[in-house]
Amino acid sequence: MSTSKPRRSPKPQERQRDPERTRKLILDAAEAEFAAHGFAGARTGAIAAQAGVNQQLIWYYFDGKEGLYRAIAERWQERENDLVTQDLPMTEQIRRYALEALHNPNGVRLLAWGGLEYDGPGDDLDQERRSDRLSGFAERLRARQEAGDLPAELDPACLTVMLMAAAMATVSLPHVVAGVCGTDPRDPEFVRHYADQVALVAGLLGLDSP
Amino acid sequence: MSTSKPRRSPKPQERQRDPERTRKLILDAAEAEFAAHGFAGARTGAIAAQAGVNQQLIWYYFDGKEGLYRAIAERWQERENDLVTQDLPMTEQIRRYALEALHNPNGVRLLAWGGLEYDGPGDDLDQERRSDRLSGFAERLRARQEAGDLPAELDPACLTVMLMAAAMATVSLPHVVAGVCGTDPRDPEFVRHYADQVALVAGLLGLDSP
DNA sequence: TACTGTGTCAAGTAGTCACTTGATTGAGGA
DNA sequence: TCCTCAATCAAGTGACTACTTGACACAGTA
Repeated sequence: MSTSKPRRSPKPQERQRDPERTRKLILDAAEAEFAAHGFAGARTGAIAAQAGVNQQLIWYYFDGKEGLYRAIAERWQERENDLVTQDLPMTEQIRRYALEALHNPNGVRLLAWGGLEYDGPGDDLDQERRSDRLSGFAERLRARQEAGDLPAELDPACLTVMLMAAAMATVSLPHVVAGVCGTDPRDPEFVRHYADQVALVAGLLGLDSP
Repeated sequence: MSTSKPRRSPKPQERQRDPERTRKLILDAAEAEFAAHGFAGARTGAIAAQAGVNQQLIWYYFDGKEGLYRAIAERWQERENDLVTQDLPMTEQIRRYALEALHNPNGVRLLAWGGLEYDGPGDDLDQERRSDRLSGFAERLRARQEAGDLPAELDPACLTVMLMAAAMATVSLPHVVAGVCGTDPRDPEFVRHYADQVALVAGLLGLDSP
């Protein structure tokens, strides 16, 4: 017989083993998939295929779809954190937030999906941390208000929410942008224009005085 | 024989036939389901159960899940239309928009889902009609701008988008609202407060001069 | 009374999903 | 050289999904 030696078939698959690399491949693919379709719409098969790894590794490393979602939420948190805590003029901070549509659209979309999938307090894993970060912004608004730079009737917390929602609009309401502005909401030139406009509005409200 | 009359077994199922009523039952249930979970997350089984009718009727009346989605999108259009075309002061119009979070949260959520599920022009069935309606708002802004009531550097179309995004925030970013404002984003009292604040901001920008 | 078409239903069907099982590979230590 | 264990894979599995099939009930009409 020609099969004298069992000849452990040299199966060409199975990449060079590297847990860190594999984790990162999965995380990157998951971020794109969840950002594109939300939690319910995302497919673990698509994530594995995009990452070029076996589906099972999603369970091995992240304990399933939900664990994976939590993991990318944490990763985005860190980035958002850097963004908001930088010591910049407030109008500049808001412009940067609007420009995330260019630099990190996945993160912005994740935040928007989170809003629609949100189901009462306790449902949002990172709500506490987010409130910490953004309350900082609201605090700065309040200080400016007491200094007389901002109208006294304004509620700093509400204004924070409004500015944030407005800054995200090129990502969260692209269909409206396309209809009203008549441009491709992902066009970098338009996004920069829009970011300028958001900063301008913030300035008009009194956020950029010395 | 005792069975002289075939006595057409009175199967207790099968409601009184009423196509109009059935259509409406399905539409109402579908609106709630799509608003709650988006298109991908909505389940036709859940819609049928909620409407108390057989799943098959969704195909009979609306030609499937997608046709049903189109049908409710049209229904919401009409309402949004009424809302924007009313001849009211612009700040009041914006307040009303923000108050839709109370009166028609499903419609607002549908709009938000539409943004995230949007995939380039041509994908949004109602984009044309929406742009017609909202461009009217932008036009009024432009007129006000030419009258000198609004800063010249502002782009009316962008401002329209910003105000709309801000007005929707209690529905589209409830997790952020909860974190920053520390309140239940669905609390009617808070929503009214928030609507006042959005109108106030619009006023500060110059939208409410005579 | 018989016929016809519309509205309704129960019971499929094929496909997809998240997740599981069990085996295989390689690296490092005994 | 053999053993162990972490990393990887292929091939399921049962649950669920949108959609289909085929039959039946009722109302109107002839």
